[in-house]
Amino acid sequence: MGSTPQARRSDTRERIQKTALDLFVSRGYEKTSLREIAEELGVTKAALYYHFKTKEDILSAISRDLGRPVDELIVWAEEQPPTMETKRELLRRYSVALGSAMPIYHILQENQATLRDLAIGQELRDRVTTISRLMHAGDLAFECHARVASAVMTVHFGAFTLDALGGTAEERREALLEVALDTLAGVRAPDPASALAAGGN
Amino acid sequence: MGSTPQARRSDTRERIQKTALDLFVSRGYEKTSLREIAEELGVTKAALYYHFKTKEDILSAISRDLGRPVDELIVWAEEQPPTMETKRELLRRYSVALGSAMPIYHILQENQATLRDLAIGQELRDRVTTISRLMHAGDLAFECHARVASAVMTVHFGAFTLDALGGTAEERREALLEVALDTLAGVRAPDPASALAAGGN
Amino acid sequence: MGSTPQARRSDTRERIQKTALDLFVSRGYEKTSLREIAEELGVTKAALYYHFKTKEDILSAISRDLGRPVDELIVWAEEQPPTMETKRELLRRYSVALGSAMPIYHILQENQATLRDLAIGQELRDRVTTISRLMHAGDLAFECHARVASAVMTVHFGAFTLDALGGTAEERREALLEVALDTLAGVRAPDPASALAAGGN
Amino acid sequence: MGSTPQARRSDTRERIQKTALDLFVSRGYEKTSLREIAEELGVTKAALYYHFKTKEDILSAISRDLGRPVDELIVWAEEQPPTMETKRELLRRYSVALGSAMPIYHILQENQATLRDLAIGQELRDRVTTISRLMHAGDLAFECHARVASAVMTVHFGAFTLDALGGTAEERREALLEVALDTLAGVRAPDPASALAAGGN
DNA sequence: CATGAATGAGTGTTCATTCAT
DNA sequence: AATGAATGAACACTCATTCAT
Repeated sequence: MGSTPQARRSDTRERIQKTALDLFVSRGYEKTSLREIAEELGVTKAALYYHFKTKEDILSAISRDLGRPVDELIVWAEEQPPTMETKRELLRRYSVALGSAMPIYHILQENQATLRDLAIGQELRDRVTTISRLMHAGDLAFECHARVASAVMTVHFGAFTLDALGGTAEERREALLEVALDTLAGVRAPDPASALAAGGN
Repeated sequence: MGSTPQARRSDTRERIQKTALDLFVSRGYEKTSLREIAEELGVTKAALYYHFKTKEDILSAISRDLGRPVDELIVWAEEQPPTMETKRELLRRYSVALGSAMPIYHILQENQATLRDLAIGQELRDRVTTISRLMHAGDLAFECHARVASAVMTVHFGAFTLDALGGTAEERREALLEVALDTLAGVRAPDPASALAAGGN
Repeated sequence: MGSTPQARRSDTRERIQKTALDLFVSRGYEKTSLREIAEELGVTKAALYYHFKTKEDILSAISRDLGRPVDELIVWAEEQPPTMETKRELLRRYSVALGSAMPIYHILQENQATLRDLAIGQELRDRVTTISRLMHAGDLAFECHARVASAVMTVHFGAFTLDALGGTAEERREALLEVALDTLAGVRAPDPASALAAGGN
Repeated sequence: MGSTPQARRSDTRERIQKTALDLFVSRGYEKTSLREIAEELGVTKAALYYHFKTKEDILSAISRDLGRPVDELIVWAEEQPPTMETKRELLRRYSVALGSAMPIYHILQENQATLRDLAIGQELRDRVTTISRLMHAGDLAFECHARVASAVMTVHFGAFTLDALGGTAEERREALLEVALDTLAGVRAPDPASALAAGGN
């Protein structure tokens, strides 16, 4: 017990990620300089470059770590039939997954212009787009697409823009999920045949 | 003493605003340098400083011009009683107002981190917050606040993140508004008395 | 008389070129930092960037200015028939031209590795290569090509590597030119017919 | 007690030299970083520092190994009387020696500016200067010095700048040596007495 | 025999801003 | 109404080198 037995070669890499994440969230990606990260950590800028190839690479590592729940969710969803029940479950799970992944989505959300031409920006956007694509899968009427979009936005944006709503984060999550599922309930199930075809893509 | 009496001294100021807006939208606020704006316009950087005090000042001017519809909407809404009917109408009008004001909201949306500590950023956020506050006014149950939030997010974020939904911008707007109003329909009317108190804040 | 009448808007650009040239020659291109150039001139690094787009651009400007005599020589030579007499005259003129252009060739000579992948490096090498090509033009026997190469190298490298030979720069130039012409004298004139064909390229 | 008794501890030192040489030749001394060398070899930078004290030390070792033929040639030449026959033979042998030593001279040639203030740079230049001094030894007329210089330059620079001349490296070497010897033939033998005096220096 | 971790000094480059003219 | 010239502060990144293990 106590003092981590085998590790401790150097936890600097993780400390960098943690510090960088905090700063990226609180000050923005572009406005956080490597100097700041280094100073906060009590190391030199060069030390950051020993552990990461570029500034973007730091964000990439963070994204890989924190984004895992959503990535796994995508894997799961792509194996399911594109039924309404799947979509409901996907929305539920997405709501939960966002809980832990929130910081990176927050960063994506607030730094879109900056991340526009960074590879990592594309990666981040892809995750969101994929969830969205899976939710819209199947042969839906235009108005139904709107309902789906509303449901997804409610869960997605609700996760990091509604601190003012009151209650705990978990209470907010549940309440918003409820509303989103309710909105989704108004969607007429797509024709299973065409749904299968579209879902296979 | 011709057609345009006092004006026409030079339309440079407006041209700057227009060019800056385009660049702020397409490349982001931070990533757009004054050099770029100047070059695109065929003037020197110093010329920009003749017309505007700072870079932020350019964005301020843009915000004032484009944000007027929403500002007027806020003035209107603050004079109304905080009934559900008012909220429905507010949502409808907000949906419309966003149509023309979209570019600045888009800029706010994609550059939040950058605008965080700029006065103009606060101004922009205030407009959104105020609309939101007006929509949430009254003594609502927690779950009802969630519905309101969902409705607002659907209209707000739907305006600049759903190009992929297909249809024309106007079709998307109407469809999303419909869904939002539907979501709002589930809200139990607040107690008028307490509503007045809360709405005054 | 005195104090340059019309100019004097700012001779900074030229002063930068002059200072940079001195430093590039004495310390090498890579080892001369923009900070050094700026400090030597009593301006900031940013001032250099007002006048030149990049560090390489400074060298480019120097090269354009100093290389003019050789460029003009090339233009002249390409209009002449590729006879031995032309080549003798070309060698004489090249010897003279090198006198003023020497500093850039010196820079090229001593910084080849650095300039290898810079556009300006290619430009500089092209000038040398072109002179060489013109001297080798025509249908010469292999041993004659060797003589030509020897003559060119004698004039070219002699210009900036033989300070130790004694005498004034002009005396050295003449003596080396004499030897080079003598070496060239051993070249059997190429068949005029094929010479014309080859020279046209 | 097999074939290689004491050696074979590790050939890393030699592998470093070989890799470094390749990179110094192809990318230049300054532009080749220790990181590159280490990566190419699959070891860490620190490993390089186990075998060599500094970056310059690597080049020194290479220079010692590859420069041996020229060093031996110098020893030989300093024991000979400074006759024209000696000089002819020296030129012949130098031409041959350059064949194997070429890479370091190539490095010297292309990185002069960089090597200017390195001890190894001086060493490298010394070898060239010494050959040159031995060739110029004796009481020659100014014009004769010019002939000697031309001959030396033809052999020296011809070795690494004339790939374009066609033929094999050996054919080029022979042809250029022939021209150089021919140029040397025009030198009037120095007064043996003064030659001895001058040659002793 | 070699590595992992880190440093300090430096690089070229960009930016918003200023001001005399 | 606008320019030409310049600044100071910052930035991401690289390098040769060191040292405990």
